[in-house]
Amino acid sequence: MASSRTKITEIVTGLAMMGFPSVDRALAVRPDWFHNVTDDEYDLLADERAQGDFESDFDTAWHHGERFLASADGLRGRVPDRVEWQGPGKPPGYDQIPADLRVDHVFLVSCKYGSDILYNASPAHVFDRLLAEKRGDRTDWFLEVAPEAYHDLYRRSVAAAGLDDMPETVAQLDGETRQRLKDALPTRGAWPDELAAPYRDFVNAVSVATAHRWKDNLADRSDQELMLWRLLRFQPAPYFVLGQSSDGTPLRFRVGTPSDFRRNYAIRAFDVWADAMGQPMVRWRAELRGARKPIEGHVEVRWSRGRFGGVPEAKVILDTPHHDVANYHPIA
DNA sequence: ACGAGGCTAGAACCGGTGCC
DNA sequence: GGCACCGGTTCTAGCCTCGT
Repeated sequence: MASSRTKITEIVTGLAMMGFPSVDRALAVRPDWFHNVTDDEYDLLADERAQGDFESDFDTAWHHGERFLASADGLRGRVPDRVEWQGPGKPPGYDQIPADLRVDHVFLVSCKYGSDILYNASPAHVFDRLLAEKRGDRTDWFLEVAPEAYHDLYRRSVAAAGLDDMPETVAQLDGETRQRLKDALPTRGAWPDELAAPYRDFVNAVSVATAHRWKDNLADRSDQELMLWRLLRFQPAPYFVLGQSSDGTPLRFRVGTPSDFRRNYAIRAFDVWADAMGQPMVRWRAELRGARKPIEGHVEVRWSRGRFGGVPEAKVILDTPHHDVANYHPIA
C-alpha cells in the first residue's frame, strides 16, 4: 500500500541524493533522471509539502539522502546519473531485497519507516520451509499443529454463539461458515468468559507445537545459519536501509552479505521457544561469536482477518534494535 | 490511594498485487 | 475470481506515571 507517507519518504530520499540544495528546489525541478516518478507523484508531494502534515518525514528522508550522498559507505559525494524508484507496484518474482530505490544501477536502497516487521508470511513458509521458497499453500496451520485444541475451541465457540447448521469439525469450515462464526464472536478484546480457558489452551497448544516443529527443522547448525540469514534478509549483494525505527530513531545502515557475516561472526546457538501471550507466539534468539549482543525476535501466529477468519499468517518481528544487529553496519 | 491521562505492546484490520 | 501474501496502519487494553 503506497500511502502518502511511503511515497514521500522514498521519493524525497532519492531527490536528496541528487545534490539539490533543498526539498523545494528539487520539487520545482522535477528531475527527469529520477525514473518512474510521475507528475502525479510530484503533485502529491507538492501538495503534502504545502499542507505541512509530513514535515518531519520530509526532513528525515531528505537528511538520509544527503548523508547517503556524502557517506564514504555510499556515494562518496558523487552525484548519481540515475535514480530509479521502484514505485508502488511489487516487483515480479520472489523478490527478497526490499529495494525501493536503485541508484546508478548499483546501489539498492530500502526505505523503512516505523516498523520492526521482517516478514508477514504463511506459517508453513516460516516454520517448515524456513523462508527458502515461497509456495502457495492452503493448509490451516492451526489445524496442522494443534488440531485438538483448535477443534475444541471451535466446538465451544459455536455452542457459545448459539449457531445452528455449522459444520461438524473445524476442518470443514468454508468461507461462509467462517464468516458467520466470526460475526457471532466479539471482534475485539477478551473472549467471552466461557471461551477464555479453551482459547488459552489453544494459544498454548499452537505456541508449543509450533516452537517444537520449528526447532526440529533447525537441527543442524547450517540450517540455523540459513534461517538467521533469511530472517535478517541478508542477500548475495549488500544493500542499504534508510528509515526510522518504530521508536522514531533514524536508521541508516548497510546490510552485509552472508559472506560478510561469516567473516566476522559464527552462530553459537539458535534458540526457539514458545511464549504464548494473547495470541500464539514463538520467540527466537541467535547467540553469536564475534557479536556483543544476541539477536532476538518473535513470530506471532495469528488470524489476520478476525477470529476463525481464514488461515493464519506468521508475522516475524525483530526485537533487537537495528543498530545492535550483527552484520547491519551503520553508515557514517 | 486512586483516578485521569499518556504510552505502548499487542491485536485487529486494510488496500493492494499476483498467482492458482 | 478468489485467495494468499505483503507491508504496513489503526485501534485498544492494560500498564505506568502523575497530580491530587
